[in-house]
Amino acid sequence: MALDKSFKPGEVETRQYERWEKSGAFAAGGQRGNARPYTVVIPPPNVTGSLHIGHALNNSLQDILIRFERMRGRDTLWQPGTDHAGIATQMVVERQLEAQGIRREELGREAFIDRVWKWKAESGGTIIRQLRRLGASADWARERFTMDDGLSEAVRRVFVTLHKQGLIYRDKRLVNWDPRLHTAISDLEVELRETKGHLWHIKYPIQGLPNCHIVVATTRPETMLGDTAVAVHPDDERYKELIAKFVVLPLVGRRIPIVADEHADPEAGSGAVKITPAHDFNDFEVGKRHKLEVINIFDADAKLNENVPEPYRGMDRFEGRKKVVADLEAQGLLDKIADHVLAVPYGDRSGVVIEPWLTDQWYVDAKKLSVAAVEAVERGETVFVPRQWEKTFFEWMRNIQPWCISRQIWWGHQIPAWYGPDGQVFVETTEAEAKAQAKAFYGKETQLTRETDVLDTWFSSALWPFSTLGWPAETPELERYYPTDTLVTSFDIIFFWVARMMMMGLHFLGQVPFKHVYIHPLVRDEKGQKMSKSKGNVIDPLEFIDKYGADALRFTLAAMAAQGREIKLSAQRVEGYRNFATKVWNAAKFCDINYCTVPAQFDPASVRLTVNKWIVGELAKASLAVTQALEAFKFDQAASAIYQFTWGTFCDWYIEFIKPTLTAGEAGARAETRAAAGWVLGQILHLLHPIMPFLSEELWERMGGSGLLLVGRWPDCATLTPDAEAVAEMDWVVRLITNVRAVRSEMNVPAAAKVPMVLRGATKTSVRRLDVHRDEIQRLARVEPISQEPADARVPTGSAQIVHDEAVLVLPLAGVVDIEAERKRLQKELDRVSGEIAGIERKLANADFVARAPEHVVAEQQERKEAAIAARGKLNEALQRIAAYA
RNA sequence: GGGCGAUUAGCUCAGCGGUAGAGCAUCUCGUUUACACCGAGAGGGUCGGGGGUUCGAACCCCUCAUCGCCCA
Repeated sequence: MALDKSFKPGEVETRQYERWEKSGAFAAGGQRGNARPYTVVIPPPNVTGSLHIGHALNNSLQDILIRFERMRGRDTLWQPGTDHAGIATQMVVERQLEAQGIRREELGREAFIDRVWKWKAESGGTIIRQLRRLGASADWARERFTMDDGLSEAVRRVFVTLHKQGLIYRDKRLVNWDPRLHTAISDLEVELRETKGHLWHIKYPIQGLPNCHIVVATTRPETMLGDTAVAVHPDDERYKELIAKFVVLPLVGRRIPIVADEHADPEAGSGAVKITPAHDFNDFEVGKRHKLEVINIFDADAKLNENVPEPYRGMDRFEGRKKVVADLEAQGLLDKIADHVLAVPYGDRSGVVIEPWLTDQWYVDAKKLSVAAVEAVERGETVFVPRQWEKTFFEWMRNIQPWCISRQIWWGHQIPAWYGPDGQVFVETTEAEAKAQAKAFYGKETQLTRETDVLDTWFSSALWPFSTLGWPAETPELERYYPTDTLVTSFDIIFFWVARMMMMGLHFLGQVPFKHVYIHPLVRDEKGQKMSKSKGNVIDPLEFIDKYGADALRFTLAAMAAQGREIKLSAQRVEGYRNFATKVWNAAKFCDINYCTVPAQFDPASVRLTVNKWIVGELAKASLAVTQALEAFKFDQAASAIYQFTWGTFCDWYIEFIKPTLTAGEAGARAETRAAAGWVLGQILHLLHPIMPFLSEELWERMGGSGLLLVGRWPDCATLTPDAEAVAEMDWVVRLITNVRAVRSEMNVPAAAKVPMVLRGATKTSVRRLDVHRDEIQRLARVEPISQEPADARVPTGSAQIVHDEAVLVLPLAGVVDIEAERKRLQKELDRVSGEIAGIERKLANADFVARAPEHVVAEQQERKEAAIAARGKLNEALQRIAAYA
């Protein structure tokens, strides 16, 4: 079957993906029930989301690992699915309702939840469909959703268990409160924006010292209405005498103490800070240390409440700020206003300023759970790649705060807690059990009301590595695929995801959820900026796929996934790898035209021709490199190894070498070469498959490969030892051709012109090599005829001379060569070699070097020196011959 | 302020103790029957500055500078 002129990703992708899905090979288990499992759970994307470039990277890498291990014979499970994204999903549906003029409250909780499910059925999971465009070979039949029945049961079980163990509790603490969405949100959902604001310096009069005041600096003057102290640094000489005295809070009249606390930074502002424990996370801690009163001055809308003086009540916090500042100024208590840049917290969903607010919430005692997670990483049960991220992990785990898991929204797992009339709480997995407990507690049937809060989406995501496998049921899947092998994610998620999965996995299954955590870089735009919708620099991976093909995008992402860097993605780069795909396509087309199809049976060790021995050996090296790179999660090195071998060795040299044999060679040689070329191409397609699955599968099919490459056998080239003699021989040929080409180009010999070449003073080995490879050399170096002569023969006037190992290549170019130019060229070469010799001699003259450097390093220097000296001799001779012409 | 990281060819980045590399870009040449999404060749770097360890440093240590990110 003749190949088309070029690779058409669009058509091929659809067709090959269907073949794969139909084959059933994406599914775990099946015929590989006895093979060693290899498991990856997808970090579940948000159900409202669509594929962005970060997902494309994350999932390309997962797919590369899964395809690699599948080809190595493992029973692979790539567990796909999505999370329910509480707030995001609720907002999507609320907006839909809004368009119809309906508010969620009018609909009621149950009807609203029905609407969300309806939305999910119709438009949820876009991203899952888009992952198929990327070529993702996940086990789609096992797709899970965090709100599924089974996963919801897991959530209830975990919640109740942790509660009974005292690891989940209710507490009144400060949370990030979203005054628009009316819910607590996580740190992850808070976006700090650098904002130009002011630092207001306010005078607080000191009680008992008329005309004396202390100046405090604040970025949020309105919160002074809730101040319950002023703090100064204990070592700050300016304020030492004021410690333990009191100030009278302006506008309010409350008497509040001056306390000594290291939180006050003598360098910042005036060095004295107002303390508002109810509305600032640091102040809350200061308040605890000094047992200060906590006065909440805001309501759920962040409007000033009844705890502030009458004139301010009901005001929005920003109006309140204006009035407070104006009133202070009127009383002469405003010392000064300075410009100040500060980080203001915004809710990433609502876009409003987040208010630290004191509320009753449910918490997980993360501190206790973190201990086992830290130990597991210390023991190496879970290994981070690159390892440096373990520091980040430890750092966070050591400073872990109680995890607020309750959210005041409707969509999500409603907390399985029921309250009695007196506020007594009953936490059980079902309402019936809660009622039974209540009956036992009160001694009679009692009306209970259920907790209305739902759980943070991350709570259910934390269970994902085992809830998706059927836990709490003891399923065969759980037994077989847990712990999973690798979690692939990016560093911004370590805290929120990896840490929580680790804690929950260890607590409930006693084993880490994954053996490796591969942390990949963040994708940025070509200027290195973070991509965001507001900046308008978002790269749509689907556009890249449409334009260049999924394979080109995947190859680019793999090639750029070097450890410890950010990826700056540009279209130019993707285009380059699209060109690589075309190159592979054309190499296959060449093989096809020349009957180099994939042989049914082929023993690479049996080839006789040097060129074939050589390519088999080079392939063995390349496949070892690709394999080792993938085993070490070095995707860039794997991509580079296959690229270099395919383009730089197979296409640039091997194909060129075998052309004469294929068209006019002796029958035996031709047959062997056809088989070898077909076999090597087939192996290239195998090595390429994890990164470029579509192209490789298409070519495998067209080249007559048997079965699907998807489940093909990964090359086991560790068993092949490259033939050293063949390598040396072909290396000699390649260098010879390269040298001749360079000199021709430098001497401006027309590319098409054939020039004679004389191999002068060569050893028998070189002469034999020349005879064997005469055809290739003539064709590729465009030299003809080739002759040889002893070292003392006369060199014709006007020749270019090339030192090639022990021999000299003479190109008699009378009339073409500019003698002066050739003299300069040789002199330049001589200078280079002389410099090299001088350097090596310096080293070898150093007694310490000879005494202390490892023997092989010294020997290597010795060899290099000898080779360089020999070359210098030949260059000198060549120069003398040139001088003789003049 | 604390922590982490980066600084290597014009650009994007590998290399992380023993002869400085790749891709792209640039320049020159080229319709040799796989491929111009191509081929051949070339130019281009005192590896951010300074100090130290070492026989030997882009690589290890210290320090400074600049730029990121995270946490306060």
